[in-house]
Amino acid sequence: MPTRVTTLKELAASLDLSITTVSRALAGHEQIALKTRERVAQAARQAGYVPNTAARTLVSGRSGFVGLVLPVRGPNLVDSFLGEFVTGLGEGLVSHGADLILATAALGHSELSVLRHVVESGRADGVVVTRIAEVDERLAYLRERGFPFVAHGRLLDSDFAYNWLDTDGAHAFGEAFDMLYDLGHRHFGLVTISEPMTFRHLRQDGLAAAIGRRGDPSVRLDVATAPRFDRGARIQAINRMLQGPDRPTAVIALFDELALTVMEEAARAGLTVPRDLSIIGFDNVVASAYAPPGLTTFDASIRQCAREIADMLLTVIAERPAAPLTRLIRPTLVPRASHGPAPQTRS
Amino acid sequence: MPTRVTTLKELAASLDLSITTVSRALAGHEQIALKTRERVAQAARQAGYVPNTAARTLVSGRSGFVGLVLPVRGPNLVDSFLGEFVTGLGEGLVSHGADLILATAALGHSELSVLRHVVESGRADGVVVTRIAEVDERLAYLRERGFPFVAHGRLLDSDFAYNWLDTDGAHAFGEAFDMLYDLGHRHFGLVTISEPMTFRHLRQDGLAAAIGRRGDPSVRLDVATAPRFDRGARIQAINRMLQGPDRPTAVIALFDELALTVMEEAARAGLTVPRDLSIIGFDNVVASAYAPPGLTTFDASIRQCAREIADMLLTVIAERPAAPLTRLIRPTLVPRASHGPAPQTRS
DNA sequence: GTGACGATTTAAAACGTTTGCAATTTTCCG
DNA sequence: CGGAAAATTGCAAACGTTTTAAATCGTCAC
Repeated sequence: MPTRVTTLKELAASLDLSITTVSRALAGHEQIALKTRERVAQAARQAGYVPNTAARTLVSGRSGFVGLVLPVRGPNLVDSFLGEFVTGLGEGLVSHGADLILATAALGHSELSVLRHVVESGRADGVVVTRIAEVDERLAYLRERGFPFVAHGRLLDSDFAYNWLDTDGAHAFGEAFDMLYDLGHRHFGLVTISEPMTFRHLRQDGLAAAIGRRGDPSVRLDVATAPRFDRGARIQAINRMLQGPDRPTAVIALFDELALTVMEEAARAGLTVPRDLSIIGFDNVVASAYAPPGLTTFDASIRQCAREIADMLLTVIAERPAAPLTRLIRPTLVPRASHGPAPQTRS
Repeated sequence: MPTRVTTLKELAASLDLSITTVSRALAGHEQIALKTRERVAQAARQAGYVPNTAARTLVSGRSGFVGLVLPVRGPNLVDSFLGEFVTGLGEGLVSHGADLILATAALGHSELSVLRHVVESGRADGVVVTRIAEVDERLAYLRERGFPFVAHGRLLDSDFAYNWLDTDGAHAFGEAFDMLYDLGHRHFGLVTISEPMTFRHLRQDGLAAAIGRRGDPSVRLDVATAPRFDRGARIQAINRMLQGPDRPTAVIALFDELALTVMEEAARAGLTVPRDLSIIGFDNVVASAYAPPGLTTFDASIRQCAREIADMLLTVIAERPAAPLTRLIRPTLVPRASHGPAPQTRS
């Protein structure tokens, strides 16, 4: 291995050039003679010179980093969301030479305070914000500060313009309804959460809109709601819905984790899926393929979305476009074996 | 929101103090009058002052970052390893005020080159290295450079001393064998991969050692090997092993992903688990709980391990201990329904 | 009132890079 | 060969912080 050269000064000395010239040569400035540029590039390569990030950041104001504040999560994460998301971000960033900073919110510190720290310490040129809440103080802060960001998810408040990418949950839920309706289902169940997340509303509204479009008064919709992380309450709510002869013949869950619980509880209640009950989820987590009989769901291709978010953010950082960048991704149906024709009416 | 003060100079001016004094006051130096320290702290807080990371890094040589080079992964990640790992790292780092840098290797760039870049650009004070290969150039590089790191996994070559944390796969595989042996199994199958990863050897050796300890010549072991990411070859190898009347009655898989494939293929071949075939995995991925009848496996508690790795690394960075830090974590058996007594002999 | 000592505070250098502007060298033309 | 223009290179400041060494202030004993 060649001797390491750590600074521009050393490299310049070894080439008998000024620091300025070497810096410019490496940056590829036209004003430096081509011959010199090549000589410098060659020397830098074989000396293993790597510019110091801190110094570069300090003077240029650009860190080459994109920040992500880790969403605070419960003890058991049952999905690979985070892994796929950071993988996708990484893939999107690397082609532009950027890297990712992951900041964690300590117990007792709000996510916002961590975000503020990341932004104001100059660690990052832009940030990605996930899991948008109905009233999201992070977005308000970022907008006020004029700091580049892209959100994964939308606000309901549409006159707050900003850059976002979202999966079209409303469309997916409409699609799910239409498919089930065409299979003869008329009595539906929706399993949802009580937290004020925007995607909840968007998906529910999509479902409601699809129901409305049919204009069929015989369609019924029961709703079961439970807090996101309270498994006990969730199971209770689901059982209440599944109980009795007048239960839905098809259940749509806000996301797979809920759908999988429905499948478990249905099995426990002696119901056969999909003969007695159709179930459709959203997210396409890995377990949904393994849980019998295989959960029909929608794939949101997190990794691909994350890659696009990275691209969008880099564009925002570089070009500061006047109009916000927005992108709505249509999730694709993954038909497996948890849905089927409505059972014969019991009347 | 109060007006933002961005630099120490501004803060100093507003307090009518020198930059030096303010810097020292914020750092809590004893030599600054207590009254002044309090006054400065108060002003900094309400002005929302956040020190610039780049400037601090440049002069102090410490970035407050820990680096992780994202392992290059196939298109379909079926586990939540990465998510749990970065979550754990984040949790471990945040209590010491450190953050995580995720660097991705671009197509065509080796993981080593990315690592070198992270190290030599001064972005990070230390790095975490995962998925140790039998001959791992990353470890050789880091050692030669004397750069702080902790590896998640061991080398086989024991006279290469360094800091590591590993899950005791050898012990787990011994435990699995003992349990199955006591259930009457004598004919075993091992499903493994062909890549030169150290954990493969450690687990296989643990199994072999446990077999040796029994000293029972009637014990047989078949081995099926396939490349890590070649699903077709894997299925072929597994079917070859499961085929014919003289097949193993118990299969131990190197990790859950393989075990889940064994379960699928067993079902396809008309075998009932665990009546006809016992299966044990390793990792406790989420899907293993959902795949019928429930995979017996070992939980390596990735998140907890990652947290400890973070702690170790911060210790290494701060104290540069002479002797390497090492830590062997014993995975816990998660007994589910994929193992049982050996079937009656077919002879 | 003076000198000295401890308690506080400050000036200035340094970290490694980028960049505006000036200096130097080369090239070209008459 | 002289001079101006063009091409190339270099000087020095700046980014915001930490830190060494030195300056200032107040206090106290004599």
